[in-house]
Amino acid sequence: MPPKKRKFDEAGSSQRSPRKRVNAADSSQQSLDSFLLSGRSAQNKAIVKEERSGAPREIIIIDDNEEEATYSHKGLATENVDIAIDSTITFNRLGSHSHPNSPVHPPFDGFISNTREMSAGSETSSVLHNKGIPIKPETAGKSNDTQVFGDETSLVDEKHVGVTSDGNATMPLHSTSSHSLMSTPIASVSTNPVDPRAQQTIAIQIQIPPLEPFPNLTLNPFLFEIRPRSPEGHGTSACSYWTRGTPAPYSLLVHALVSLAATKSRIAILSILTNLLRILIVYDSESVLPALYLLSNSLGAAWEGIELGVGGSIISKILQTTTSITSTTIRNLYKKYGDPGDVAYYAVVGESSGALYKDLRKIASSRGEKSQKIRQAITERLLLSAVGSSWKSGKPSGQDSIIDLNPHLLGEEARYLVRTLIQNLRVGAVRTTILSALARAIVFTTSQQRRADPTALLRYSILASDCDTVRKVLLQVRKQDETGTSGTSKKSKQISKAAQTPEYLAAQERVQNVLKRAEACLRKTYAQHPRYDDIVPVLLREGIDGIAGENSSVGLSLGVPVMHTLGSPMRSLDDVYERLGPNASWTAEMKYDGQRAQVHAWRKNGQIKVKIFSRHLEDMTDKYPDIVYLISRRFDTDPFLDSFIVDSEAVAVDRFTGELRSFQELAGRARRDVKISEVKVAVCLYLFDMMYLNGTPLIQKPFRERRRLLRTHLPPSEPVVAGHNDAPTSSHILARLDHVESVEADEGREVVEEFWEKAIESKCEGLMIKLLDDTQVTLGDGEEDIEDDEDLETPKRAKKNGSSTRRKALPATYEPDKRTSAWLKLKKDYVEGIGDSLDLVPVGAWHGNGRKAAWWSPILLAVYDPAGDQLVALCKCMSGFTDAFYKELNEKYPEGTETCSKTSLWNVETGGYKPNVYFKPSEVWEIRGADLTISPTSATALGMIPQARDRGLSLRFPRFMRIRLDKKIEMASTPAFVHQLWRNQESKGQALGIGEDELVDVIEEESVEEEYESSSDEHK
DNA sequence: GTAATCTGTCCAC
DNA sequence: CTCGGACGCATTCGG
DNA sequence: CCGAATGCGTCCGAGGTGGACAGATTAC
Repeated sequence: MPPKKRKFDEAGSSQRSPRKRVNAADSSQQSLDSFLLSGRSAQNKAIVKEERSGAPREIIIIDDNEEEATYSHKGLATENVDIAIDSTITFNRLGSHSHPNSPVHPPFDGFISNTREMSAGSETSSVLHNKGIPIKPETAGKSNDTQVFGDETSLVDEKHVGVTSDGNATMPLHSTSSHSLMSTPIASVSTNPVDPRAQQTIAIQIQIPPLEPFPNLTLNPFLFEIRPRSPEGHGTSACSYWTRGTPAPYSLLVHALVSLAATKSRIAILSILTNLLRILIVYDSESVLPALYLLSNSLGAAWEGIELGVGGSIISKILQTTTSITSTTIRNLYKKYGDPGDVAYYAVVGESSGALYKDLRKIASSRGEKSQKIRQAITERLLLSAVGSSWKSGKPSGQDSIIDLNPHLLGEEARYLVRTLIQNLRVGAVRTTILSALARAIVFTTSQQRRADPTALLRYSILASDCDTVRKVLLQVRKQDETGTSGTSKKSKQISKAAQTPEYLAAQERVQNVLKRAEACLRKTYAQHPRYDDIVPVLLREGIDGIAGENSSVGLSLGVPVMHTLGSPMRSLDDVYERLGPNASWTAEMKYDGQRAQVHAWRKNGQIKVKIFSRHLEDMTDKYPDIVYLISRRFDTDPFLDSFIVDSEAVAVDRFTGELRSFQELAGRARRDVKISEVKVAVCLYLFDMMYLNGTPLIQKPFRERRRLLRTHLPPSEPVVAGHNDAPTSSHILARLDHVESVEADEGREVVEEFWEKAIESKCEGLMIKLLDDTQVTLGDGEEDIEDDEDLETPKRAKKNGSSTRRKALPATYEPDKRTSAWLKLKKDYVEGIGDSLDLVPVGAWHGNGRKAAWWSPILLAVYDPAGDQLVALCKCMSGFTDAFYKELNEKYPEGTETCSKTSLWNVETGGYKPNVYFKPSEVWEIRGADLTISPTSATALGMIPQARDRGLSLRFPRFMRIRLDKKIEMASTPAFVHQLWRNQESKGQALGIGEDELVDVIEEESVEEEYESSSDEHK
């Protein structure tokens, strides 16, 4: 082939490297990567060492056909070198990265790429091949682009000829220590001897840091570079295990999860997620949504009711059938690690996360007969692929796996697949963190777009100049960290101080401001419309700006539940007064013990639609046909009522007297496909807030206004009575609508105190205290609400110190998903010093899970029954123990000693509890709980409950308070005592509810049924 | 084959 | 629902 | 004066109580 313009000998004769093309993106000041070029002949031997700032990351080698060959690497300088087309390229050095779990040292961490016209089997490829550079077998067959033998799994540009790690290939090139790379030739290129013009050889020496097989996601996002996709779809690599144009591999996600699990730092976690999402946004935006779901332990919005139906038990079964592992081994592993995912930590897989997501949805959608078998089959297949088919034969290697296994993630895919299946990823990131990361990722990527298009004016965008300023300092800091002799905090402080130029500080503040505002904006949006499916497309299309404006398509909407406002717990009424100050106007509402119900109702095409959502945003509409009926009846009465969203508590009430009933009774209601005629437990819906009315969102309005609208538009209903049941002669209540009972702070403290007493004496949990108007609170509190509609130009308030008692604005708006001081909850079980504290004896325990894997948790607790002189188990307890206490327990009750036995050696009746180990009863603990419950498990007070002789009593929300050193086990609480407490509890609250005389007459059965059907048909 | 019971999962607090 | 732990930030304390 | 200590808010994940439901299994 005739040489073209750029010839090798030009390069060779030149003292310096031949012509170079500087990458256009090369403008920022980066670390001074250097590389060396040297020729072998006398002339050309001169090593050309070049140091340039802002070096891009690849060397482009131009061959005689003027095709480009690229050596690409992180932190590598770019240079163009003319070489002959069939030059022999020899690699002299291997990367040395090794994953702690990998037996394989990735042999080479860069790659020589060749030209567009190169195809499999071409000369160069064979030359390289002959040199023993590993080639993945599937590549040649599968590759249908110009890639010669680029690693199938590499995410490099198609043009690149990948020479990446492959654990199974024999490498002729040995791995060397990675840290003295400066003068180690990485490759030498010898020209075709046939071509007289190319009788020279060059050696290319490049300084490279060890390359990770996956990108280091922990990097500060400002230093984590993702180059945008070029117009033709070419781009640069994000990780070496991802073929361009294919969906993001599951292994990338797993890599992120592994990175997450390796740290506890919130900052690092946020960075990892941010960088992962940035990669996906740029390279495979379709994977963003599945990734978000996979990261958040869910497959869809809560109210869509997508359930996997796969739990630890099925996993365990599959692990047994799929592997040669025995059930005892599994049990032991589980005992040891306390995590089913860790149990599955044996093998390796790579699979597209998008594909995985689809399989999971498939599992979730399987219903009916044998569905468990189907679920099991799919799960098994997934796990098998996550494990490699060779697993069965005992080989941990994934060599013959149907799926490309990733040697760097040995076992991790299986681990996280299992954790995904049981929906407990436990990597230190759930919803809020993911949202923050998503917001940041969007900002970073849209900023990139902005760079490309300076005319675009985006509010949620980082200025390119600010970005550069920040990055520059970060690089400086990093460099000093690397070169620094001591890694003390002192040093880093000095560095940061040195970096604190006014320009930097200003840029940093602007940047942080944008990020914080973007986070706040997304979180706010999500709180009002918690559905990734709706949010993500907008974000990808328009960035944060797309969800910021008033006209955003993802705001408060009928049919999509709003996240709830949360209340801060208070320990006493005094605390409440102290917190809110003397001047604030607030109301105290009765906190009923029922189930939160967010009701959406609206007219549509002449029909009335009603949706009821639970606290966790599950769709509970089917559970409350009576409420649905009640609501639609309200629409009939009020023709001007068009739509609303209200917040309320559904409480079980006596169907005849209207008295409040226990939570346990409410829980006894049927849940699925409930017919209105079959409702057994009557409910009253206690309304307390209104977020939306007749097309207008109200959440920005103060509570006083919202409450007024609620009261005027949804007055308490007359009790609805249905006569179509098997009711006796008189009518009985079916459902009722009311407002929560409340008093105002204005009425004076005495009234409030009295109300509080009433709450204590009732079946209610306590009080909710809510601000009525926007106000100010005096508190030395640094919190700063970042409003998304804050003016962009407005810089953040300068830091002020001094006045520790600063006044903080406290809005009385409805703040979804926020725990503010605007809502305070005062729970009686915490305030009361009385009764519900029990003295119990620890008599057994289970092996803890997760972070408590090394400890006993939970602990089985018992009462002392003097009648039979034995201990009777009451409940388990896991709350209230400190880590130190767990450690003490380990010492006090070591397994297999005379204080802790696998079999029951002592006189203990455990009822339905089957602890892993039994403790020798020897101490008394004070345990607190909220209520006593009738229990199918506990044997305490068995036979003493009139309505359920076969049941015992147990404790709701048990928590450990302290050890009672002063008590012997015979002095522990007795079954009789527990029984008495229960009776006291049951007799409470007889006065609340409505009286018999308030009952109204019967409604025709037909009309009830009919209206119910019509109103609920559409939302199944 | 139907009914009763068991088991696992999910959901409420 | 419960709780404690861990982190990160801001402020105060103490040598 | 600067580093250490302390306080506070936030986030996370350990796991408690009971009950319904659906499918699988067993009893008759």
